Amino acid sequence: MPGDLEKIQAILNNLKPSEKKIAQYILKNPEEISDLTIAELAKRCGTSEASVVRFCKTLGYKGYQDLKIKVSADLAVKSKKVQGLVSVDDDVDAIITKVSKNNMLAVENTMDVLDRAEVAKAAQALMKAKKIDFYGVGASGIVAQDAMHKFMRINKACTAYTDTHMQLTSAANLSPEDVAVGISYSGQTMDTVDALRLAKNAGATTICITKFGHSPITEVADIKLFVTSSEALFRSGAMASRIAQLNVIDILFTLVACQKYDDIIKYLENTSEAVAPRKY
Amino acid sequence: MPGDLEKIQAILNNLKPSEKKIAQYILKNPEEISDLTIAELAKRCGTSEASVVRFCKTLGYKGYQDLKIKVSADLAVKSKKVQGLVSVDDDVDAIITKVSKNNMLAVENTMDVLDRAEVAKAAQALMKAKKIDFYGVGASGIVAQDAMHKFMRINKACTAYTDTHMQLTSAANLSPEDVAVGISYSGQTMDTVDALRLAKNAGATTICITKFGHSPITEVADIKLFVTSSEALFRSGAMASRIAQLNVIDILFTLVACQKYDDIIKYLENTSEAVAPRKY
DNA sequence: ATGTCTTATGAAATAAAATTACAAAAAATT
DNA sequence: AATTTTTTGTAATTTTATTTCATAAGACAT
Repeated sequence: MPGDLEKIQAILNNLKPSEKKIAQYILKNPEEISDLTIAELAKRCGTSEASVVRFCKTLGYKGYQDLKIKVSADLAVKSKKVQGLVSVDDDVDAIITKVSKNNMLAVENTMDVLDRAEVAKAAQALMKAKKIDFYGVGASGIVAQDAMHKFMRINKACTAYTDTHMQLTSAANLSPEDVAVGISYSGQTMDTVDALRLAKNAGATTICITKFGHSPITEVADIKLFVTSSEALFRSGAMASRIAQLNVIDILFTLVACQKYDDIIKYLENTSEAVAPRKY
Repeated sequence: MPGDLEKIQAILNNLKPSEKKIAQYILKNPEEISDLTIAELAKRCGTSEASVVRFCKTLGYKGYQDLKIKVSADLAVKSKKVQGLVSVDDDVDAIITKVSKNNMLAVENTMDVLDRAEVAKAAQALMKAKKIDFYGVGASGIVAQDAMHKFMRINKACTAYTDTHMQLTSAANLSPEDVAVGISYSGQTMDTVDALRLAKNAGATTICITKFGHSPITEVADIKLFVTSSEALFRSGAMASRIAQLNVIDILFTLVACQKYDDIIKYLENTSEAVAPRKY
C-alpha cells in the first residue's frame, strides 16, 4: 500500500501539463500544502484554481480539502520514520532517536518484505519437527540462542549451536523429521552454511534467515526467510539486522504457539513457575 | 511530545461546557472529523459553529481547518502503530503485522521514556571503564551476551555472565574503575540483582536496564535505564521487552563508539577482517 | 430575593475558500 | 486552413469557516 505521495509520483506522466505542474510542486514541497489555500497553490504553480480541483479529482480525492488532509497525514506518517545516519558529533538525544528509529525501520521493512507463504511453511515445519537445530555464529549466534530459549519454553526439542564443530556434528545426525534453521545476515558465513547443507543432505527440512537476495545460504535452504536492514552508523554494526532477525523468530514462535494454544499456555505457566523462586 | 488527541484529553476539564462536548465528541470519534464540516460537527455536538471555532482557538490551532489537518495526521501516525493483541485464530499475515508492530512500539516507547541524562552518564561510565561486566539470565542473558559481543568488537574489556556463580565471583572482584551492567526486565531476578549489589559494594559503577518503575534492581543501580513494553501474545513471552533492551544496548554502543570514532573504526575493521576468511 | 456584573453561547452577518460552469485558448485531427 | 477535441483560466456560485453581537445563563453582592 503505497502512500499518497507515491501515488502522485506514479501518475505524474499521465497528467495534463497544468496538473503535472501541481503534482511536481506538491512532491517538491509536500509540507507546505497543509497551509496553502487552493488559490495560493494555484498561484505558486502558475496555474488556476480550477486546475487544482481537477487535479485532486483526477487523483481520486473528493476535492482539495480531501487531498490536503490525506497528504498531510501521509507526510506525518513518513516523518515519523526518517532517521538519517548517526554522525560522530550527534548529541545523546539525536543518537537515541536515530538508533531507535533505525531499529524500528528494520522491523517494519522486514514486516513488508517477508513472504507470507514462506513464513507459513516455516511455521508448519517447526511445529511438526521432532527436533529443531538453530545454527548461527557471532551476532547471529545470539539470535540462535534466543530462538532456542523461546522454543524451549513451549516444550519444543531444540538446541542452538554456535560452535562450528557442534553444528556439523548435530547436523550430520539429523533425520527427515527434523528441522534446521540457519541464521546468517550476510548469507555467507561458512560455518552456518556448511552446517545447513549437511542438515539438508541428512534429509532435514532447512530454513534460513538472511538478508534479502541470493547468497550461499539460500542455496541450501528449503524455506527462505528474508530480512532487510540498513545500519545506522557502521556497516558492520549488526544492530538493526539482528533486531530484524529476532523479529522473525518472534513471528515464528507466535505462529507455532498459536497453533496449540492450550498446550502452550500450560508450558509457559510451568516454565514461569519454574523460575519464580529465583525472583524477589 | 504528546499527540494532538492527548492534548485535547489533557485540557478537557479546563474547557467550557459547550467546548467540552466538542472535545469529547472528537476524542470518541476522531476518525470522523476529517470529513465533517464545522456545521456538521456543531450539530452532532449539539452546539454552535462559533463554539467549534472557539474550541479550536483555545487549543492553539489557527482554526477548524488547522485542527482537522492536525488531528487527521495524528490519527494516521497512531493507526500505523495500533497492533492489537494476537489472537489464536489470526492468520499468518495478521500475526506478522501484529508481532512486528508490537516490537516497533517497544522500541519507540523506550526511545520516549529513556532519560537522556542517565543515558549520557551510562555511556560516560562505559567509556571510562577499565572492564565491564554484563549480568543477565534467561532472556536477559541473551541481551547480556549481545552486549558483550558488541563491546568486544570495539576492544572493550568486557564479559557477559549468565551463570549465577560466575556472576557473583566476577562481581566480588570488581574495582571502582569497573562498570557492572545488570539486565532484568522484571527487575526482580535474584541472581542478577545479587550480582549487581555485590558489584556496587565492591565499588564498581552499577547500571541497570529494566522496566520502568521501582524494583529491587533499581535500588542497587547507580544509573537506571528504563524500557517499556507490552507483549503481543503472552505476558511472559519476553519478545518486545528484549527488543527494547537490545535497543538500549545499541544506543550505549553507538554513543561509546562515537566518542572515539577513529580508533573504533579501526577496531571494527580489524574484527571484520578477522572473520572474513570464514565467509564464502 | 433582586439587581449587577461576568461569562458563555448561538444566530446571523461576513469573509474566505472551494467548487462549478462556461467560454476562450491551445492542441490535435481532418 | 478549418474543424474538432482537449486543456485551461476567469468568473459566478456554492459551500464552508469565521467574526460579530445580542442574549441567556450563571455568579456574586446587596
